[in-house]
Amino acid sequence: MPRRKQRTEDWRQVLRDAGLRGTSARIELLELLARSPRPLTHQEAVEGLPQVETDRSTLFRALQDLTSAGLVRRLDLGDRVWRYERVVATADAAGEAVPHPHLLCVDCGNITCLTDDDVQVKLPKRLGTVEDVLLKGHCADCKES
Amino acid sequence: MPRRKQRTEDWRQVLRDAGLRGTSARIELLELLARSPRPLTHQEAVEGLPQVETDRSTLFRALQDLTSAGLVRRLDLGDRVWRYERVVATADAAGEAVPHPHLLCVDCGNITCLTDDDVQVKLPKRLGTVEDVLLKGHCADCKES
DNA sequence: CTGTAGATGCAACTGAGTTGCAGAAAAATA
DNA sequence: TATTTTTCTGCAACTCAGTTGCATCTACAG
Repeated sequence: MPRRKQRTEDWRQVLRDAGLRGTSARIELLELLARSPRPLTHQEAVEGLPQVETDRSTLFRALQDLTSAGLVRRLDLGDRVWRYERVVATADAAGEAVPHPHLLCVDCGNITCLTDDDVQVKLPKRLGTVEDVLLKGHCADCKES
Repeated sequence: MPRRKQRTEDWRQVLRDAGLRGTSARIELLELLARSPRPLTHQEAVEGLPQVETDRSTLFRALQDLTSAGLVRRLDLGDRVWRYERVVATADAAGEAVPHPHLLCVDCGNITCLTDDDVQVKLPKRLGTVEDVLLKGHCADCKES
């Protein structure tokens, strides 16, 4: 575990590599998201960053910026609140984290990330083409109950 | 096709059977939803009922009431707006008795109702079970452009 | 060290949806 | 039909997530 200062510099570099300036709001936010085991809402991010005094709109914009820079992913899980999760760099050659299907558990609210191998969706072309898949149901932990 | 007056009385009866009073706002709303080939938002319902002068909140409440009475189904299609579609009691040919997959067009925002025959979703049981399917993509009208 | 593109704070705004309350209108009843 | 009871509606004010315009500030390239 690197020293605090060092971590900060690491995140700053991540931001800079993504073409964004390394401001404290973004650094703290990015670290919070990377630390979190689940996607966070804007509100949760505010609460998770008591040490950072930023305006609401700044944090909204930071989340937008991180999203369009590809550092985090924005999820709409059907409860009318955006959630953001750190995009974990995959072993993908291009280094791009590709969108994948999600399963939203209607019991516990957890999200299960799925692969295209897990879910096979077929839609006749005449009806349209599919970009993203959201399943609602019972996750592995809840399905037996 | 029954006369206008007759239709109104039919809908009034449907409402009464569901334990709701047959007010003009609800009758017109229910008929609009029954006529619509796709789920409607509150806003779309307002626009679809220019002849009905109701307060916004009344229509919101009417949609709530119809939903809790089981006459319509409320859908969250992930674009932060509730949509409502008529629930037909009998599994009629044209009716939409059971929940079914929907395709949300990311271009035009339109909703396409799908059947279980249109969409085949397979998810390994170890990952969970599926209750509802929401696809995001390009609808038939938008996909070529 | 400086100029500037980009980031921030502030305040005002949007848009969906909710709520409290008084008055109005269905339905029930007499 | 008239009266009472119950439910619904209109209004206005509110919440909550998110956005926007603009003046100011700052990270960082040169």
